[in-house]
Amino acid sequence: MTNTKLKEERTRGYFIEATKEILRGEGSKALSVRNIAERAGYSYATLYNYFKDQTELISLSLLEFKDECRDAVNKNIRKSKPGKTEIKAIVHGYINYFVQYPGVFDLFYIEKLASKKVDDQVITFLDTLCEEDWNFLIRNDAYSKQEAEFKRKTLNNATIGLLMSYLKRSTPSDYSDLLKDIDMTIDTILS
Amino acid sequence: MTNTKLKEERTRGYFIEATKEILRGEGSKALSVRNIAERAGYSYATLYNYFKDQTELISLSLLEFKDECRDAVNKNIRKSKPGKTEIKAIVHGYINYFVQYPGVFDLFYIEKLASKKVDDQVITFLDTLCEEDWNFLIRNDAYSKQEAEFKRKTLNNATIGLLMSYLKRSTPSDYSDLLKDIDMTIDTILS
DNA sequence: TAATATAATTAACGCTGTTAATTATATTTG
DNA sequence: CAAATATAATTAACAGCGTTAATTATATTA
Repeated sequence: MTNTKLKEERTRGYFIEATKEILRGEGSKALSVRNIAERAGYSYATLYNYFKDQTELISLSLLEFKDECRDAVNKNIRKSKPGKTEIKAIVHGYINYFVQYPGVFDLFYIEKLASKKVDDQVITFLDTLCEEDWNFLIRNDAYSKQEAEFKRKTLNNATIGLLMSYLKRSTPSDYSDLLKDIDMTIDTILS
Repeated sequence: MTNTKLKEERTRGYFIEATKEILRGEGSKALSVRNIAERAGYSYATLYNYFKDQTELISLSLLEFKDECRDAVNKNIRKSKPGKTEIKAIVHGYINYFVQYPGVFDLFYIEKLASKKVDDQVITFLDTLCEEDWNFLIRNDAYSKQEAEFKRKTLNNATIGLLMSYLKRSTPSDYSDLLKDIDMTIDTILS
């Protein structure tokens, strides 16, 4: 990489990092071009010399958040065994991540995104994290292939629905109740 | 009601109706104080002589949409018998309403609302519509009280999650696939 | 008809995203 | 090293947003 390109990449990094900080902290509601630029140490118009528009910056942040979320979840499940127990641990970690960063939840599931491709990746992300465990359960004849597919989709949607309910409508009102509800949901679906 | 109060109520009605029209049509993204006022036939500042701010207007619209949604669902289930079949019909009607008016879905589940009280009413609305059927199933020993409570919550969350996936992330991409998914969801949960 | 009360309006403020024109800083050339 | 060029960063501007205060138009009462 040439020296010029390196500097360019660094500057881009400052803007992306600033965007992520705001999204993690105050959330997407507080995000603005001027806000990002100030935190990155540049004028607001400079942003447009490095990015097409604000949505490009948001999309790039989203991709990095996906990795961070996966890492956070993986740290929690290092010790658990494949199968239902691990699915539970993954869902717990997933919920925990978004409770910590509600602004990232908005990004994942609510804000209008750039491409259909990113949409698909995001909406099935929790399910992707559980993939190995579902295959394990099928291999061990806990569920048929079709049964597993149904339960996967249902668990994915129910978890997102519950998270939305908790983050956007404060229902349930306590975190401990949220944990009870998610356990109840998993048990009901995995019956 | 005095003559003055009557006129005042009518004017308020024009603003509310204008708000609802925009939300039903272009959606909450296109909503603006100037947009509402123009459609109502007034200047934008006149709105503030009748409402505290834009969120009051949105909350009032939400309450009316709740009634409209209930009516739309009830029309679809006039003929069905209580129990699982009717729950299916109610969920179908519910989904159908929001597919028709995606902007109203945003209002119900995403936009920041005024009060916690409205939040609670909205987030359990689908579940409320199914209340009689769940009681019927408990009375007929299809489910225990606790079983029913778990399944109720799970169905509610899974339906909202699926709707969000469809409306905000275009997944599934076709309406027919959405119907297949919701049937699959109901069957999986009601097992 | 004149005075008063009420309704509706325009002007203004500080935000927002984005573009064009301008200034400051590096880099290359003579 | 100085001058010319290329690149980076900035300010100014536009049209939109929600909201408030001051002002004008309209209706009601004396």
